[in-house]
Amino acid sequence: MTETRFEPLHHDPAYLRLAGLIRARILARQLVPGSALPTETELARQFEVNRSTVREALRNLQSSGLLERRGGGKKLFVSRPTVAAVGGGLSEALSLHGARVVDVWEALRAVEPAIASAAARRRTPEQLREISQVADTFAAGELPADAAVQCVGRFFRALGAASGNPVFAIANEPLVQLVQPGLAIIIDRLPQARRRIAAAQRSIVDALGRHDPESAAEWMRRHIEDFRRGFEQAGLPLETVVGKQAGSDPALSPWRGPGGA
Amino acid sequence: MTETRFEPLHHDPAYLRLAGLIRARILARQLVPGSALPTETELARQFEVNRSTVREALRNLQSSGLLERRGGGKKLFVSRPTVAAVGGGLSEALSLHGARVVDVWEALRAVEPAIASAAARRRTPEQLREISQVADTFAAGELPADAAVQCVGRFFRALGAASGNPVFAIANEPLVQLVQPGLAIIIDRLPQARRRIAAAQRSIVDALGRHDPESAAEWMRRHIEDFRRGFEQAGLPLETVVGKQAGSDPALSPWRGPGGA
DNA sequence: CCATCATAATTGTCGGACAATCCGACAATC
DNA sequence: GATTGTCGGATTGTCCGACAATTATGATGG
Repeated sequence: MTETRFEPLHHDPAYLRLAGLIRARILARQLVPGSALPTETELARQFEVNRSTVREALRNLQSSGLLERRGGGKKLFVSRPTVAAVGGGLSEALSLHGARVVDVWEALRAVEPAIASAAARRRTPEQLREISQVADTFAAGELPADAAVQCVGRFFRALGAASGNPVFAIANEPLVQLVQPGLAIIIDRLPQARRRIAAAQRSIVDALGRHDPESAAEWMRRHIEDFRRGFEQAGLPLETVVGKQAGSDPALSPWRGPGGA
Repeated sequence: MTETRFEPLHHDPAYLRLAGLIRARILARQLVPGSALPTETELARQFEVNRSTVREALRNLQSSGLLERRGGGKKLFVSRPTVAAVGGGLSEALSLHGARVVDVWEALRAVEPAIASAAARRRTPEQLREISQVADTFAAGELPADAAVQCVGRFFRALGAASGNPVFAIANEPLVQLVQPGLAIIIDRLPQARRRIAAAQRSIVDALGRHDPESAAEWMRRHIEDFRRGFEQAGLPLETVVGKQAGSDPALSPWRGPGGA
């Protein structure tokens, strides 16, 4: 009675298999980041496919960040995906999944104190100096709102790097990217926001300086809680979906309207 | 005297600009997930580029998970990146960045309790049943090591879904993926591991059932701590770099040796 | 040894081509 | 009426060949 189920047989097209092969080589460390890939023609010759097919495979790996072109050159180099690139992809995905400000905030609350704690334990003097300098730049205060937001982003990123944990550094990135638009609104609308942020950053930097994980985590916790209050006071509904929801940007190109003839 | 310096003015190649345009359309919700893309020929006509160029752009978006081909069909559909796909990319990136078991563990310790807490607050009865069922399957115990690890993965994933927070659900994924190989070793080498995991899962499920966030978080914390002990007792150095470090897999294809003729 | 320049190699883009196969419609069959 | 067989058009995957623009490479001269 139970009909035998067949799985739909799928042959991946050549460009996908090819991309898979090269990807496997990279992940297996047989192709190390920094080394240059053979030319397209050479790859086509070795794998016995057309250059067009090779190119489609390369585009695949390129957008995964596993290949990159260095400084206007022609050669493709094997590379590890940039934190910013991976984070960007994650941000897109989260935005499309309808992540709301409150969701991002909840994640921040879980992750950032842990990052601060780890950073307090493992930061190098150099990293401390970098973080401290970013905080000072922000505290100086004369930055336009836009730059101020960037500055806060740099603060968090520097903290992520100082945590000495690549997982934190990468997880950090999309959160920072996604919280920035909201932050811009806060800084724009709430006069006291800058002061409060500066104070929090100072406390965190102090804790880092003393190698005091608990204190760093605690201040960070308060800092994140403060964000929430900021959102509320700025009248930004926490249910807003993150990401740039462009309200019609008709200047780009074709597709006059949906379903145009 | 000071010759005016011109910046090098690098046009991005057409396939990148095209990919960017379409990507922007998707992120701006002008192309909604689920709708089909025009045919390659049509796109080529509208954007006034060659079909090959269109294809390279499509490959780019495809590997970002913004486009997908549905069930053996030919048409490309706009889609939101799968949690698994995004997580996979993240896992690759982390592996290439030299993330170690201890790094993943540290991240787990930060986020999983928060996920459990959120899940305890917001899980639906259905989600509870799903999680509970997975836990039961594991507790039944007769699974081979491989399947047992998969089962633990499903437990964490279900928890991430139940958290009602897409950010958690996605952040969860790479951690689960990366911890699984280590987990396999633990389950394989430590006889008591299965019992301890089953007990922890039961406690967590109970807390979820009672809508008790604190308890859920607390049990999860212990569960994660237990992982660490497991790693140590199983003799798996916490400094091991995560990811599959294939020890030479020379069966794949060309590239006889590094620097071949 | 280093700067300069001509030349070869490589990428980006184009045009066209063709087999495989997917899709929708229609006809035939039970 | 529902399933199955058939057919033509549309679309993708892959190939080939070509060419301009730019980059890498090697020769040349200081």
